[in-house]
Amino acid sequence: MEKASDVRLNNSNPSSKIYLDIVEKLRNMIEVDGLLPGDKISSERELSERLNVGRSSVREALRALELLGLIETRRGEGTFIKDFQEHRLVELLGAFFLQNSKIKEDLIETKQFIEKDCLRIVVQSASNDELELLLHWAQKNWFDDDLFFQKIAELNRNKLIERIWRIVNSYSKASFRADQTVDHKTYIRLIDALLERDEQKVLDIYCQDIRNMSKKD
Amino acid sequence: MEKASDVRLNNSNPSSKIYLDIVEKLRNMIEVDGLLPGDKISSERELSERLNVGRSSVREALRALELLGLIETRRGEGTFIKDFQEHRLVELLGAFFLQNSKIKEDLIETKQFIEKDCLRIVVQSASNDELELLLHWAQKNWFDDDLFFQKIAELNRNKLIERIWRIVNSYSKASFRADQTVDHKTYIRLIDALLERDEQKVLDIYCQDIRNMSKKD
DNA sequence: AGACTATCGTGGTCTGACCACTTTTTTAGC
DNA sequence: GCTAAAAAAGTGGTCAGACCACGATAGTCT
Repeated sequence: MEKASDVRLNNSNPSSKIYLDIVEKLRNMIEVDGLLPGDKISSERELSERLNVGRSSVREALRALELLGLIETRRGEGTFIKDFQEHRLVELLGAFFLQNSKIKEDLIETKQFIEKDCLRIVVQSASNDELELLLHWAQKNWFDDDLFFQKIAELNRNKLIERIWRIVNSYSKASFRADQTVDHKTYIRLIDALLERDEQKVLDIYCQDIRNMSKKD
Repeated sequence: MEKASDVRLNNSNPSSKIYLDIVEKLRNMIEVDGLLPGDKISSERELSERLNVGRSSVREALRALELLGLIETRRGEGTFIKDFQEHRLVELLGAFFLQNSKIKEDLIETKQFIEKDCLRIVVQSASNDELELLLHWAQKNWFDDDLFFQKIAELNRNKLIERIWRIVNSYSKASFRADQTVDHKTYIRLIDALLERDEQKVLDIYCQDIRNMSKKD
């Protein structure tokens, strides 16, 4: 039964799909070698040789990662690790699975929950200086709802939640343009409430005045 | 049989890659032909022929979409549209966005915020039957903290937040020691509070009795 | 030294050939 | 006629090799 020719890459997974193994292998390489955005990774032919797989299998893995926005390929130059800040995959996925209204609902709800969490963190741990800087910025600059909550998410010192917000937010933007305009004064009031460290007031303004939620939400 | 979507690729943009055109083309085909999850799409060889491209290019596009969780391939059978509810965006991004960051201390906090959000959703929208089922399960079966909150996350109707919890939780488990043991009675009290629809009581039990948070958190 | 050119390395694509597996069709036996 | 075994066809999985287009480099000519 066993074939002695199964030398392949240390295929511990019974995934039976080479390209998935290569994806995992690449992820490991990036992590182990500490590769950073901008760094060049091995060429397709070299990977093919080192992993004992066909070049087409390597390409399938690379193309998948490229579509995800995790790597970038430049003809004649090579393949590079990308800073996955502006993944184009958002529009892609959006175009595919956004007809589904249930997902839309989940997206909206999740975004709002994350935003409330960010507000709770900010109200508890942001410094007065940071908040007053935000206040001045809001008073002197133009901004929309998206930009405002981006600032909130950045103010939050939990970088993980900030990233989750960014992801959820980008998918929200890709799926619908529904951000009703809210008076800038309302956002100012929100910042005031943050400065007062009044969590309940902050959340009330967010839910009722900015997101127009029903009482239950 | 000619389909409305049977149009050849017009690769007018020389810089664009064939496989990206094919991804776009597939998206159109799915939309125009009204294909739903579970439906079978054309075989790789047929797509290759209809679009006048090599089969390897078709495969690069399909493999990318497969990694995104948008399609599913079964050897010997064909390629099928997958239920978009099961998109893997969170898993995929999660697997990568945690790699280089030193955000372990954010993990616990994020996990707790997500769990609190789940509890809020459950307390507001879970049915009495669901909660009593959970109560019976908790009274009759062994469980640990991890399993308990997995149940909570599943009870939550928002599948996106459930997925986020799973990711954060799996990374938490990989990074930290097991949770301190908490008396099962405490979890029962939590379920009771859920049944009473007392959100504040639920969160208090969670924060103080289960997570031993300081008042500020 | 500067500009030009040949070469090499890279990704991009196509083709054809197998393999493994599933489905369909054909055939053999009753 | 029916059923079950066998053969064929269809499909994804993989590989090897061949080009092409492009970028970088080294070497050459002026």
